[in-house]
Amino acid sequence: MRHDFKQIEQKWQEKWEEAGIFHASDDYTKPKFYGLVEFPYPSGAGMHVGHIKAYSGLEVISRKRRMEGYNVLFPMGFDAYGLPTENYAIKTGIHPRIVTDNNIEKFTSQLKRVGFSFDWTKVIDTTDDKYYKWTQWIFRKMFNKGLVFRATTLVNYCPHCKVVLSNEDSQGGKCDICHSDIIQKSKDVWYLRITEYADKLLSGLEDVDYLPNVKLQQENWIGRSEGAFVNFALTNCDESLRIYTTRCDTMFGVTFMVIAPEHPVIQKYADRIKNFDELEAYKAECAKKTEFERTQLVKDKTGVKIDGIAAINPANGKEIPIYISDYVMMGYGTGAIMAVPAHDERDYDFAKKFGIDIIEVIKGGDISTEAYTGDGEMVNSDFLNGIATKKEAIEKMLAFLAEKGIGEKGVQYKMKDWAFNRQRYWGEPIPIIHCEKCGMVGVPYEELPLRLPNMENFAPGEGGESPLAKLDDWVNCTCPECGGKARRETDTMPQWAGSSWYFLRYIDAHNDSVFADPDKLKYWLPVDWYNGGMEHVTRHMIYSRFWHRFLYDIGEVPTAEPYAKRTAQGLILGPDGEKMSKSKGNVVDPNDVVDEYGADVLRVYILFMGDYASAAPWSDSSVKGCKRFIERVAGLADIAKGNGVTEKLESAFHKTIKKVSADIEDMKFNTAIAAMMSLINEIYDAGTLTVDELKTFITLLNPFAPHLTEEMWHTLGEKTFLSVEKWPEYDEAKTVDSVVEYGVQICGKFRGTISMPTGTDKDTAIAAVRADENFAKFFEGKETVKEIFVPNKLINIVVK
RNA sequence: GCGCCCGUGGCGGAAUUGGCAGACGCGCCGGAUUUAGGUUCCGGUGUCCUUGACGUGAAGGUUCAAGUCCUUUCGGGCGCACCA
Repeated sequence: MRHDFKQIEQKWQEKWEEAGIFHASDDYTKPKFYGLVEFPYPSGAGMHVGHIKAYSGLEVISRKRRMEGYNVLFPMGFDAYGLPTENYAIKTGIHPRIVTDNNIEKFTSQLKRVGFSFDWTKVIDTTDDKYYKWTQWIFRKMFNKGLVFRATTLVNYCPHCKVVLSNEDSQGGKCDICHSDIIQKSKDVWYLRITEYADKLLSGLEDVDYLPNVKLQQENWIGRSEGAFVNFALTNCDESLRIYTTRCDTMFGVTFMVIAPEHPVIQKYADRIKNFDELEAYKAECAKKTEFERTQLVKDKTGVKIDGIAAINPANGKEIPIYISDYVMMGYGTGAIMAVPAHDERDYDFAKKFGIDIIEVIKGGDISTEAYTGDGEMVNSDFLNGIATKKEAIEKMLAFLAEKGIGEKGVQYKMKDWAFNRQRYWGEPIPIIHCEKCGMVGVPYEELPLRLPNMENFAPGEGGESPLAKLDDWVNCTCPECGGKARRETDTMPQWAGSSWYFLRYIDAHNDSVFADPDKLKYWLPVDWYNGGMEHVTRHMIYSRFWHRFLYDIGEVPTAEPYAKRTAQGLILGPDGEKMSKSKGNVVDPNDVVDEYGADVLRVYILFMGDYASAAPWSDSSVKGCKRFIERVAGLADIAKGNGVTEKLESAFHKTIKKVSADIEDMKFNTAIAAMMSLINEIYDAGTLTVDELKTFITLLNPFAPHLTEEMWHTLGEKTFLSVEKWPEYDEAKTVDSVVEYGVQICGKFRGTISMPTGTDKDTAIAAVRADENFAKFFEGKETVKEIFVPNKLINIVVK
């Protein structure tokens, strides 16, 4: 049979769509499988082969699940709000709505050409007002629950151009446009109180099946640490200075304190500080640095000693100086630390530079050369002296602090609240109204969606404000509470909003009265298997788990966690081994591959090229190997006339079914395909094949190469769709060979093999080796020390 | 800096998790078919002074047995909050 892929691929894609065989059904009596892949951002460049790889894994699994009798939901959609589209629109003058529609159309046609079994009746677009109505609705629910707030934060600002700049546009502390010094300016922005969910997001990880490194990255991101809050009394003030520490056991080694330059205590006691101007100058200097620089320049510590206020070490009552330094961040803990130079590297560097005392309180290092951060016996620590474990010392100190009423256990998270806004056009309008009398008021639910108004000029404002601010008609409104004059919020939501709940909408994509029907949610949730890139493990995954958990807490979804299982695919690198990018010109367009080789070859190659989870470079010549394989499969039709089933081939079939079935579940698609290649080699060697065996073979291959196998199925006279036929079963007994080859080792060295029936016992096997003349020379005149026998694998005889 | 992952032929990668390293594919070499190129088919292909020895970034260690476990070391990659 000739493989005319151009004709058959399109034909079957149309027939599948016409018959709707990949549509999820509403039959809730069937077991369900919800497979989810990360929906793409429809950029103008179109898809590259990396997208195809990202979807191919669950594509194969979803197809296998259908063949196993599951009701499968495998949807696709578009995450279409965001900057690239907007910037392209500004550049070309084409409205982002039109750009988005064109890109979605392009992506859709590319996806369809590859033959993915998505349920196209459930496609979603985050920029569709029927969709973002519910994005805004969830935001409103959060606002009601107090999870939305506004706060002031520091941004890069150019005082000359009067514009807020991104980190990229303010490198080296200079404005990219006018080259004047950038300062850090306070700006009012929206936040979602995700930190309130830190513990739930952490504990939720215990109940899900994520890849270990996915879990770990999320744990690190949340960054829970257990420690203590301690209040240090200040001289000359009636207030104390609160710090957070994880090492209260080293309290006797505290010889100074450090606070962030922005710490409010400086302003508060300005009149008692003798060098206030000096402190202010230092603070201004720090403000020029970006957050990035502050965390990177760890080597050279800077700071200024506060003159006029000191602190008292509560452990020993000694007076200690307070410094301001930018190595302490206002955003973590309390913005103030107790410094233990002997046992903390940063404090050590600072103490050395400023000539501050370094007191050893844990034995084990040499504090004259460096800080010692290991464990050891406590010294110079009064009631802690002699204690050898950190845990015990911490407990004793906590008890001491509790007794004095100046400290207690505490928990801190690295995760901060989620800055939730953009001063940009192409995003969901934030449904909040500012009323002079009532303050911030949510747009009423019945007025949602709050539609993004159409604009001719949607470039961002000069002062960094949203372009929506220019629309007076839209901005000016009445307050829903008091009916008075009010103004609409003009910020839009960030890129991550729409993708934080999209997996819920797929379940009931066209519902106008609720975001999804509760019965449907109950049946389909949780997502059984979510596959995507490692780059989304922290942001998107954390954000969407947070939204979902919130919806669970208010009774809107039936499960605490959205995703039962999470895996990740590796990148496809360019043929040069570099990450694919337009600028390097090494991007492979799936359309080109489909044109030349067909979708089946593209699919098989992408899954065969290497370990699914690892990065692998594209190779044009390796694609040809998969083309040969597909053509050899087509050629099977010509030899599948024999009726002589050989026992060896039968066994090979059962082994292959077993391996392919197991490998697909482990996402080891490369070895699954390799097993089918081996089988086809055996078939060609045998030169014979029954029609039933051919049917089994093409059924196994169908999830990988659905078009050719569907065509062959029908050529064999079948009228059904192979794509929803029954997945092959294997007979375990027939996967076991009757005779196995044992490896024979003498003294741990391989000396040959010996064939014996499967299941031979140790004594028989060892006797057989001893009787074999090939091994006799190794035993001559030697004494046996040990005999090792691994059933059906090897025999090792140690002699001396 | 902190955290995590990975180093196997000329190349992509296998190795039932401690049991015959290099499956499968690419590339290459030889042969057949072809007017020729391409295609297809058959055979070969880790290294070496080829009875045999050596080989999984390097060096040690544990073990009857190490790519796999432990220690040290070198090299590469990824993540670390308002760019998709």
